Formats: sequence, C-alpha cells, structure tokens
Amino acid sequence: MVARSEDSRQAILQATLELLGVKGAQEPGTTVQRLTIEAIAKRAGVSKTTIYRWWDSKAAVVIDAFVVEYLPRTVVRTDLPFREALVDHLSSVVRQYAGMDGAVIAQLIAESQYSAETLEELHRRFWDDRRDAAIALVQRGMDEGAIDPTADPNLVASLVYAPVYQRLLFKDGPLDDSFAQSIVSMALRGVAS
Amino acid sequence: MVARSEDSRQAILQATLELLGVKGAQEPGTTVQRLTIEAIAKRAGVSKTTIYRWWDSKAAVVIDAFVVEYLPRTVVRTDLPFREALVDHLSSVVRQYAGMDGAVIAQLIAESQYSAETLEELHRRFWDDRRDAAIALVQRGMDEGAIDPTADPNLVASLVYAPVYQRLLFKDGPLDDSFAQSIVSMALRGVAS
Amino acid sequence: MVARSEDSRQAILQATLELLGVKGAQEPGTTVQRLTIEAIAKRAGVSKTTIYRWWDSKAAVVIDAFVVEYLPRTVVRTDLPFREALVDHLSSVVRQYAGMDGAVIAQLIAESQYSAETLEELHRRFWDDRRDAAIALVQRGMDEGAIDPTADPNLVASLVYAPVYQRLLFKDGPLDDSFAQSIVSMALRGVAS
Amino acid sequence: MVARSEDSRQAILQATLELLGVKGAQEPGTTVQRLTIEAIAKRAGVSKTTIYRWWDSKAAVVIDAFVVEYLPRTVVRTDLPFREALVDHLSSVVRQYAGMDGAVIAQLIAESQYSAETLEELHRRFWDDRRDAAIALVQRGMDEGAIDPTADPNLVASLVYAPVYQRLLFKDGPLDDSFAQSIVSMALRGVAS
DNA sequence: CGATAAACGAGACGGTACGTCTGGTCTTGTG
DNA sequence: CACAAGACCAGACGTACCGTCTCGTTTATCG
Repeated sequence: MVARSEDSRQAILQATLELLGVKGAQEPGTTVQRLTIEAIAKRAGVSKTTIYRWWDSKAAVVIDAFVVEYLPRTVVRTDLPFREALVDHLSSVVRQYAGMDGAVIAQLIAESQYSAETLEELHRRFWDDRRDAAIALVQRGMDEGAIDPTADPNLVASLVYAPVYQRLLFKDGPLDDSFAQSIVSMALRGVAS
Repeated sequence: MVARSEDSRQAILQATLELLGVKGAQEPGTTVQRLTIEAIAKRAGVSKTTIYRWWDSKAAVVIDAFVVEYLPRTVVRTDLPFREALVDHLSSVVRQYAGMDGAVIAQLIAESQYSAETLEELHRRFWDDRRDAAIALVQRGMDEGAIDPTADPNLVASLVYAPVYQRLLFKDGPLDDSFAQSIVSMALRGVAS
Repeated sequence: MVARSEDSRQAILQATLELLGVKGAQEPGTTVQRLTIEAIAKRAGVSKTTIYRWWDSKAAVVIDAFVVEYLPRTVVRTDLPFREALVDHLSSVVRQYAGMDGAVIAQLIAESQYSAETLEELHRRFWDDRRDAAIALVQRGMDEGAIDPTADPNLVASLVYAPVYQRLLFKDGPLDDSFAQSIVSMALRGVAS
Repeated sequence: MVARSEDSRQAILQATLELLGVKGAQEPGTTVQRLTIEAIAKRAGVSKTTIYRWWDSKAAVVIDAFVVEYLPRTVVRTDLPFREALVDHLSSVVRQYAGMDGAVIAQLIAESQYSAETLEELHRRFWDDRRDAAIALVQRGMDEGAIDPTADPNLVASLVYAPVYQRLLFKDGPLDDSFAQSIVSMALRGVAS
C-alpha cells in the first residue's frame, strides 16, 4: 500500500555508479565482483533490506544502474551511406569500450557466466537492443545494395562486432578507430585472395 | 631440503577438476566462482597452506588443473587443403566449447576480468598457444594462395575465431558445425554483394 | 474521532494467546521472547501500527492478554480453617504453575528483568493482587490464632510462596501437592529441632 | 592441531564483563539481553568466528565470564555456631545480590527461561555448587542439634534461600541484613503462634 | 646415519560480506 | 482519523571463506 521510494531507488543507483567509478564522486574503480551490497547501502544511506527488496542480486542492481540508467547509447548515423555509417558506429562503440565503461561491460559479461538470471537480464536490458540496432544497420546495407541480400544478418553482425568483444575481454590489442576500419574492410570484401 | 610433494600436487589438481565437474567422480557443476580453496583442500586431503604455497590464487589452480593438465588440444589437420583444414579446426573448437569444457573456459575468461594476474596467466597458458596455431594456419592459407597475403594474420584470425567466443560467452546461438562453416564462408568471401 | 476498535483489540489479544500456546488454535510453544509483534499482527489480521499505538511493548501486550484477559484466578476457600485453606490454595497455585501457564508466568518474570516498565506493569497487573490475597489469608490465620500475630504478614507470605517461584524458575523439583504440604508444614512449625 | 588461544579467551571474557558493567573499564550497564556477540567481538578485538567456535550461545559466554571467572564465592564460616553461620552467609549472599552482580544473576535466570541449554548450564556452573553448600550447612545444623534431623535438607534450604531470590527477581523489598535475619528467625522457629 | 630444514596436515585466527530477521517509525491510501 | 498495508532505516544474527599464522610431524637430503 506504500509506494516504493523513488529517493531510495535513485540513491542506490547513484551510489552504485559512484562505487564503480563511472559517474559523480568517483571512488577508485571498485569492480563489480568487489562491489558489495553493504557498501552500496552505506553510501546510499539506505538499509540492506531495501536493496534486497527490489533487486534479486548485485548484478541486477549494477545492470539497472549502469546499463539502464547510465550507459550512453551509441547512435547510428542515418545521414551517411551504409559503409561510412557502419565504420562510424563501430568506431564510437570501440571508443566507448576503450574506457571505464568498457571495463564495467566486460565485468557484467563475466558475471553472466555465473548466473543464468544475470545472463537473461543482460540480454534483455543490453544485448537485445544492441543486436537489433546492428541487424537494422545490416538490413539497411542490404537495401542499399552494399550487403549480400542472401546472407544471415545475424551472422553478418557477428562477423563485424565479435572482434570488438574479443578485444574488450582478452585485451589482446587496442580498441581504436584503425581496428574498427580494418574489421569493416575485411568483413566486407573477405580475406580470400 | 624437502622436495615438493608430487602426490599433493596431483591430488589438488584432480580435486579441482572433480569439483568443476569435468573429470572423474563428478561433483555437480561447481563454477569457478563458487569453487573454494577450502573445498579443494578438503577433497584433496591437503591443507590450505599447501595450496597457498604453490599457487597465488584460485584461478591459478584452475588454470593449472584445467588448461594445462586436462584440456584436450584441438589439432589442426595438415592433410587437408587450407579451407577444409580451417573448417575442420573451427568445428572441433566449436564442439569442445559446446560442452562442459566450454563453460569452464568461459568462467576463466570471466575471472580474468577481475585480475590482471589471471589475465596474464590465461594468456600465457591458453591464449598464446591457440593464437599461434591460428596464425600459423592463416599463414598456411597465404602460402597456399587462399588468403590475401597483404592482410594482417592476427586480424584474419580474429575475424574467424571471435564469433565463436561471442557465442560461448553470450549464448546467443548454437555452437555447431553449421555455425563454423558459415563463419568461414563469410570471412573468406566477405559479405559485400 | 474514531474509537478504538474493540475488534482489533480482541483479535490482538487472542492471537497473542494462541501464539503463546495457551488458548484456542495452539501454535506450538512460542516463548514470550520469540514471540514477535509482526507475528501477532499477522495472525490478528492487524497492522503493526495498531499494536504500537495501544501498547508500549511486547511484554505489555502479553500481560494484557495473558494476565488480565486469560489467566484463571486461584481462589482462596473460606469454608475451610486457615491451615487447610492455605494448603488448598498453595496446591492450586502449584498445579497452575506446573503447566503451560506457569511457563508464561516465568517468562514474564524473565522479561521484567530487562525492563522497569514491564516489572512495574507486572506488579500492577499480577503481583499486587496475589500478594494482597496472600496477606489477607495470613491475616485470617492471625485472627484465627493460627499465626503469630507479631509477625510481618509480608514476610510470612514470602516464606510460604517464595519456594514455589523458586521451583517455577529453577525447575529443580516437582511442583506438586506434596511440595505444597511440606512447605506449609515447615513454615508453620519451623525447622528447628 | 593448533591450540586454542588463551589470549583470545581472556579478551572475550574480559570484554563481556566490561560490557555487563561488572568489572574493569565499565561500560554503562548493558543487560544480557542487549549484549551482542558483535559488541563482545569488537571490544575484545576478536572475530565473531572465534566466539562461535568455542561457545554455543551468548548465555554460555556470559556464564563462563560472569559465573565461572568472575563471581566471588560467598563463603560459609565454620568458626561460628550454626545459626550465626547461617545468618552470616545469608547476609553476605543478600549483600552480593543487592548490587550489580545480583542484576546479572537475575538476567541469567531470565535467560534460562528461554533455553533449556542455558538452564542446564546455569545449574551446572552456578546452582549445583550453591545448593550443595546450602545443604551442607543445613546438615551441619542437624549435626549440631539445631535443625530437625527428620527434615528434608533440600526443602529446608529452599525455605531459607527462596525468599532471597524472590526479592532479587521481583524487587518487592530491600535485600539487606535485616531481611536475612528475619528470614532465618521465621524459618527456624516457624510462624505458628 | 643421524641432524636439519623444508614441506606438510591440521586448524585457529582476524576479517569481511553474506542474506535474513526483527524492531520500531513513517507514509499512503480507505472506510 | 483510526486503521491496513507495508516501505523504510537500523543493526544483529549465524555462516562461509578468505588469506595468514602457528603448531607438531613427516621426510629427504647433506654433513
């Protein structure tokens, strides 16, 4: 009968972002793993009960705070032809992932290896959106005659975006514009001689 | 001077594999995260001290047990032409990752998001090997005239293997032979129309 | 102005007695300590607010429910001579204390060690009455010439009743008729040889 | 294989006594009920685990600290004739119970209403000793011809000591020498006229 | 071959966080 | 405006592991 307190909700999300070091008064980079519910409660001036009442797990709080409330969306430009739009988008994704935001995303992917619920949540709140955008872009490429219309858009998207996630998670090379350009070039024309 | 006990070492590695559910008397699916040093010590009939003496972290034990001692290497066939060899190798990788082994690899990648030491260890014990094999295969493709010789072999390898890791980590599609074939086809001929 | 709901009051007292296991649909032996305001509220179909509005503490509710509303008074027979009346009364007290009712009384005495308010309440609602009855009985003994008229009736009452409370609280012997008789005999004639 | 730390044990018992306000740097009177394991651990500079490792409950710690380690025994003088020795002993008990020590004893009796284990422990560590001493004293009275040799020493002890516990728990009168004397007089000669 | 020094099992220890529980207060409709 | 419903802060509960630290007790060289 009593409504949920929006103040508490905001304080919890804000405290989470601060502890993760992505926004506001930045605490030095706590990882998602080391982030504790108790620390969030303390910083938010909220009791643990309140957090447990509304979220099932630490990961759920982080997804709500980071993905839903905070993470800037990378937009796809519609004023450019397909290939330029693709390079532009991949570049902006790569730039985003190169910073602190990328680290948190990597940690969320990590968490989702341990909990089916987290994986499901991450798909619902993060992944589905981004995949749809990528597929729409590929579709546009097909419409513009730049992409083979018989290909599976899903696989095409994978071919282009997967290398970015590999670098994000394995840290085996720089996430920069040149990387983005090379990937697009190779994916479009193929690597056969 | 007393030498390190090989018995203890083996017991620890064996207990670790059993707890992870990949070998021997299988405990039902403990994840790397939930796996504890205390549980390993207990099951191995060894004291915690002994584990801490020889390994820096839980992840180091798991890498030693799982990657070094246990994980079957996927071989690259030399009796097939490049493209067939690539498809064959990717298929065997995909098959391996589709089972319990893939889950543990995913969890190790997850752990490495939280610890630079684990990442470094994982590169040294797992990644470098596999990358070298992939690059050698690409190189062979260039030698056989199947791959554009001006391409960066590293990027070519990424284009082919990254989608596999994406599916492993995001579980957004089946890891099967058909997937392996499609990836190779697309990567070689490109997706441009 | 809305009057206090008699329905709520009755439901609260009834729920309290049930939870204590002394009346009605008996929940198995919750002690006063383990009894919670929330449990009472839930069982009574009443909100916690309502309980806190009318009672200061859990103990106050229990005293109201158990002592005031429920606890059967032990009557002093006037048709018997003093000594027989005393034995009869002590026997009925002892019988009452031997059962579930005695346990709750013991727990109320326990609670009163922790709160001056509860002690005061317990005196006002339980103790004063019983002491008055005991003193009146002693007085009657003096009038009948059975008790030394120079003695302090208060102390005489203590001599007779204190052993009962000792057994109630320390559980170091049975609370039965034989005990009641022995106490009266010894208190009257003394233990000197 | 590793011995229990006597340092920790002493620190825990000492901290408990201090928090109860009976010894050393006295914190203002925490009751047994309000005393928490966490507070003991904090003040003793010890982890909660260590307390839980060696004691089953808060009450067990308090009994160990207060009854076993701290509580001064009231001695029975053997250089006085029976009646004087009894009055002297009862007086010293009464004096002890009139202060802070009495409050803690009362609270332990309270706790034992809620837990059979605590009651058992309290009997074993506190009650049995004291009862034995009382019975021995009564026995001496019989030997000296001061007490009826056909009486049950247990009941005689109850007659004398029970009123003290009544006053301790009900606080319905002063615990002083005069009370002790009156009780002895009445118990010996009886209250009949 | 017996001393000796490292490796070992056992497990106590100070910590930290967990997720749960209850206390007591406060807020928001409803009747 | 009393009430139910229940959200809220506070803080203790008892548990699980962490990584460190004694302890004796094996053992495998080395003097």
